[in-house]
Amino acid sequence: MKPVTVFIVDDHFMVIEGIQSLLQNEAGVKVVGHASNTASCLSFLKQQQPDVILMDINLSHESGIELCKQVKENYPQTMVIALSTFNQFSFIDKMTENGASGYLLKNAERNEIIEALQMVVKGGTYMSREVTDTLRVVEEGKDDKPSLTRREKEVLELVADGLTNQEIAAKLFIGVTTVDTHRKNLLVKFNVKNTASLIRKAAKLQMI
Amino acid sequence: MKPVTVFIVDDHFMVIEGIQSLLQNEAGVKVVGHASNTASCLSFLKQQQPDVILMDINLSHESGIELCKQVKENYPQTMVIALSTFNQFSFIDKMTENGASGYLLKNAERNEIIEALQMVVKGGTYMSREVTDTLRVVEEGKDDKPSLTRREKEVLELVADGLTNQEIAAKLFIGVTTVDTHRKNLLVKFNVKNTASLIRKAAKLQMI
DNA sequence: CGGTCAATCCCTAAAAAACAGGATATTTAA
DNA sequence: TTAAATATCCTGTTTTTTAGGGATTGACCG
Repeated sequence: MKPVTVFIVDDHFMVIEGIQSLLQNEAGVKVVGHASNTASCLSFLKQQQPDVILMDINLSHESGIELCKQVKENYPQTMVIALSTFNQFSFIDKMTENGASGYLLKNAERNEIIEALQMVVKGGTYMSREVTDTLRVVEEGKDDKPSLTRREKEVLELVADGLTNQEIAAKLFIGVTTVDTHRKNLLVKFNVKNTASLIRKAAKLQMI
Repeated sequence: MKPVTVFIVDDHFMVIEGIQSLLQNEAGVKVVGHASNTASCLSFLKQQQPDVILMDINLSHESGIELCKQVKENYPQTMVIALSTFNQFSFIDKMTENGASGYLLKNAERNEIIEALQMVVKGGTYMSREVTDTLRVVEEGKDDKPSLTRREKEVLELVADGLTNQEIAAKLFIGVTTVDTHRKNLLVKFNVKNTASLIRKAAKLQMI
């Protein structure tokens, strides 16, 4: 039986090393390479298509979600398992929407990784137990990065810079009322009632 | 020469495995154990004191900062190197304030880890190159922390919470105009012209 | 003692933002 | 090809903040 070929994408070298170390003595699994960014991952895939990619969700400043989408579009036969830490549950559905077949936490132990790999190569999906548990809690909970539109991001940034609506409108070549609308929408999306809490929350979520 | 003994604290099993794997063939270094939470780390230290602890900053829901403090209080001869990902620069000063001797990013490669270990056992401090780079940017970007009075701090906190002046006044049992004055003074001290930039700046300076 | 600082309060206005309730293209995704 | 999301603009009203000005009290310091 051919071993399952695995490719790792993570911007933390220690994690790559850890996974490789965990899998190196596993007969049915072979790590065929790794990458720390989008470009080098896509470049590798042009040469060779592994059975499974273990893919970190946030690659420094790139998006694992976007990468996942691209990979599945071009190489649908390659399965993707998302890797993440505890505080990124918000992205689970986005990854699955974009074709991920599983979700593993970085504190997963060896058996769990093997199990996940076997599951997805058979065409199934694997969700880390703790993920599904916590998912429920988070759903009810709060602090999720709201997804903003391009314009909303721009406006948020300028508001944080201390510009008034008039100034923002001038800078973006739009009407003051439009800026006002975007701000209203920002307040709704962040579930806050004024600028102060908006900026605080945005800062906490590292969106400005 | 005795090898440097190293203990690892991280809630991500993959990272622990990665570090162990990276260090296992290094003659001068010996990993003597690992923990994934505060309690088991402290428990280990009662039995044995390693030369260095590689300690993740955020342990699920516990605080690496707090753990660092405790460790240094009880075992000052043990050096602590903080481990973190990119987006946690805000904690650097908190770790160093609490006695950490170094700061490593999780994407550090083998050489960097070794270098950091050697540095701190000699009594020095090690800061990841990328960390110091970013620190500099942050340093430049701040016209230093304005010193606030007790009241101003309270008002700032409540403003950041999204309360209006009326609400703040009620909460602090003072007049609305007093709150207003404090806010005026905050704007002056932070050298900003409105709430948005005030909160952004305060957040950047870790004051809220 | 005199001086500074912190904290408290007051006034008047103007500017800005928040709230409410729309409308209309355009672009995107199902 | 619809339906949804996005971006744009409108008319109001109400609330809040900002920008000047000034005043009083107590505490601490040299």
